Amino acid sequence: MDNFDSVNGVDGVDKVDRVDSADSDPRQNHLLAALPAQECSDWMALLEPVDMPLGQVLYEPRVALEYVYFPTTAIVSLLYVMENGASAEIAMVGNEGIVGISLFMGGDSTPSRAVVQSGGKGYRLLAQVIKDEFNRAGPVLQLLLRYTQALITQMSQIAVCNRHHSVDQQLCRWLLQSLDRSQNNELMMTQELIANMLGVRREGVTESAVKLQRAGFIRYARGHISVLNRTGLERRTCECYAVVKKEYERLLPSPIKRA
Amino acid sequence: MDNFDSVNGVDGVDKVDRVDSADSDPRQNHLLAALPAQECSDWMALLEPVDMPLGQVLYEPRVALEYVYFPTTAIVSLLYVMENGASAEIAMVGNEGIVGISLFMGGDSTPSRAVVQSGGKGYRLLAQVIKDEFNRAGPVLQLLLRYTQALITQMSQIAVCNRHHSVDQQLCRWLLQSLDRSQNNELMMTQELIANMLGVRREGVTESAVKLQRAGFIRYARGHISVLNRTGLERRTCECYAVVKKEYERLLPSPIKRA
DNA sequence: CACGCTGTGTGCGCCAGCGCACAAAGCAAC
DNA sequence: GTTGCTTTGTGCGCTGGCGCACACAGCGTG
Repeated sequence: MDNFDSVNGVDGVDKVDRVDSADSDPRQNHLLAALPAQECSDWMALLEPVDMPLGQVLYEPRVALEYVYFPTTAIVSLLYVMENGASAEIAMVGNEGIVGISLFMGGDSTPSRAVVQSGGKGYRLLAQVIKDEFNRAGPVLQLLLRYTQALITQMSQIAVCNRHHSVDQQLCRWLLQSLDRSQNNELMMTQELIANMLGVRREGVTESAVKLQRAGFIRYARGHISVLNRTGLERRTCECYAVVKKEYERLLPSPIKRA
Repeated sequence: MDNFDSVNGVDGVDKVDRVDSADSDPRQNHLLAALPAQECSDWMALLEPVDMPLGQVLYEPRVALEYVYFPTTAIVSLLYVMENGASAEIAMVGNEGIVGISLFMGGDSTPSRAVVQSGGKGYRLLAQVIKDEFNRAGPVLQLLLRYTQALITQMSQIAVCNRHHSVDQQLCRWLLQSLDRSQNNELMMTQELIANMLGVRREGVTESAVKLQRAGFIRYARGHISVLNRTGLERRTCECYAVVKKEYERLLPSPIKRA
């Protein structure tokens, strides 16, 4: 943790003592530094300097955040921990950013976890202050932002899935996600195309598809796929599918209620 | 559970032919359907129904968008195409969403590409209309949103990297990204921890680390890593590192120029 | 109807990364 | 110094996915 003392490395002018004695400068965080003058001074009073020791958990999956964090010398990992305990980093946040974007994106929580990966210092701000930013936006933007948070979950989960799950599982996930966006149980889609999407070999998709067809879950021919047993696919896919789906349902106004 | 869609719900009432003959209903897109009444009617006049045939490219990497798209029956893939031509899907968008979020996130473009994966219909809206939404937001939220778009790029690229790149390359990327967020050339970090972040075996990290040490790029011992040759790491990592870095620089106010 | 193109099936050698097991090398604490 | 724990090094067999090569099956077109 000699990260702390090295704070002087940032400006190289200061004495170590000053940094330790006085509070470190919030402007070491680039977002805070970039704040327009007025909000800047509004927030400065509310910012609370905090120690962020290695391993500290800033937020847990699906738990509403109490604070947002602006790291200065600390580094935070957003990571997704799977049911079996395996994990994968979704993103890394240091003094260039903020931890807790779900607050101003309108979701309040995420399926991932934030852990301090490298101990250091930072500032935190009560959740409500940031939520106010979201609330100041118009209803249209709010809707779009909630959608964007759902999209972020989808991207994150694809990252996890790419790391840990088999082509078999990913094919099922992909079919289900396509099906959710389709009007019927038919997909016009060649295996070559699917392979490009998944980023795997066409032959790999063929092998998995053969299994699914033999199991009676799908039937296909020359670019046309019929899903016969959706539940079968759901049982065979990884957790990623459900995680994303739930998050879409949570964040977006009940799928159509329209008159 | 069935599709996000509504079309089931809609079909229950409507005739299929009507959808074909008359213009399809913009409200088949859930975001459009969820718009608050006023904006809804504002936009309706501006929405332009479009065919979205299989393979159509809605936007190219790093090119500013002209329209946002609201698919109704079409399905769009956001995908990243690597230098060597290999690709990976970053996210899928159907009638639950919108294609072109970078417009209201403030970035205007992304490093990825949007391609119609399943032909169908949708609506499009001139970029400016959506950009206005972004502009209506306060400067603080605008800053946060631009940051969020950078974060999205990071997440996307991790997904790509997880799919296509070796542990060697990923370790280099991870070290560089950590270094960028660190105050000096030292990282307090065990190989076990790094393995958890990357989602790989600890032994795999050891093997890669040994190579890097032998090459003289890093030196380490018991949870302490010194980077001796940054350029070496940069040469050995994959394109992902640079893509993300450039995007952060593009989207966020000049990284630390502060006094 | 033969031709050609696109899409699917299959086999084979190869290798990166996995899981496991164990050894050795710091560091800490008594 | 001895003991104990954490961190790093290394070997080994296994397997999923890759790259390549080729066979075959629909379907469209001339």
